[in-house]
Amino acid sequence: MATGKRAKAGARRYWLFKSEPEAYGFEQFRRDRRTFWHGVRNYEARNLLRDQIQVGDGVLFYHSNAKPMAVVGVAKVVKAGYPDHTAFEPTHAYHDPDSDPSDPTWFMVDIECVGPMATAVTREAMKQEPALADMMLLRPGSRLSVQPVTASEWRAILALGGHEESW
DNA sequence: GCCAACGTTGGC
DNA sequence: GCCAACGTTGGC
Repeated sequence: MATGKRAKAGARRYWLFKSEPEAYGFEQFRRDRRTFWHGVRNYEARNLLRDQIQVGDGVLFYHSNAKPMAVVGVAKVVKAGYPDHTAFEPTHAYHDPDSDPSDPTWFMVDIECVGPMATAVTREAMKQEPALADMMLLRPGSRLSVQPVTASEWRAILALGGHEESW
């Protein structure tokens, strides 16, 4: 990995994590307060989890395949990339026999719940917002389950959701 | 439920 | 190493 270092050390960055509410919804996350974001089995997302996402970064929690599809809450990264141990567990749904514990293929981060949006920011609302016109989430065919969000997109979504940044 | 987009797999 | 087949994602 030649490009593993983050561009600007120290600057807080922003991300969007997708989850299907039936698999793991924001309400469950609120109850858990903190979770390890395991089960990502895509190399591009893996690279972000392993190399880019740092403690203190902001995370938008997005419900995909949902009614409505929306950014429903905010989280923060509390532990940077480390091996996704669920890949090593033969009985686990996310088991990957090709991931070697001494040279793990898959990584995860820990996030902590900051709070829900006062109003969920629906995909429809995002599509109406000029500041989000270039957002990766809204691009056709975009499937990445962990994706970068720019600072201006972050601010626009928090404003739409009525969420005061508080940490 | 459909299907386009995309990533992965495997035969050659 | 190409590329067709296949499986998955996820919006519509």
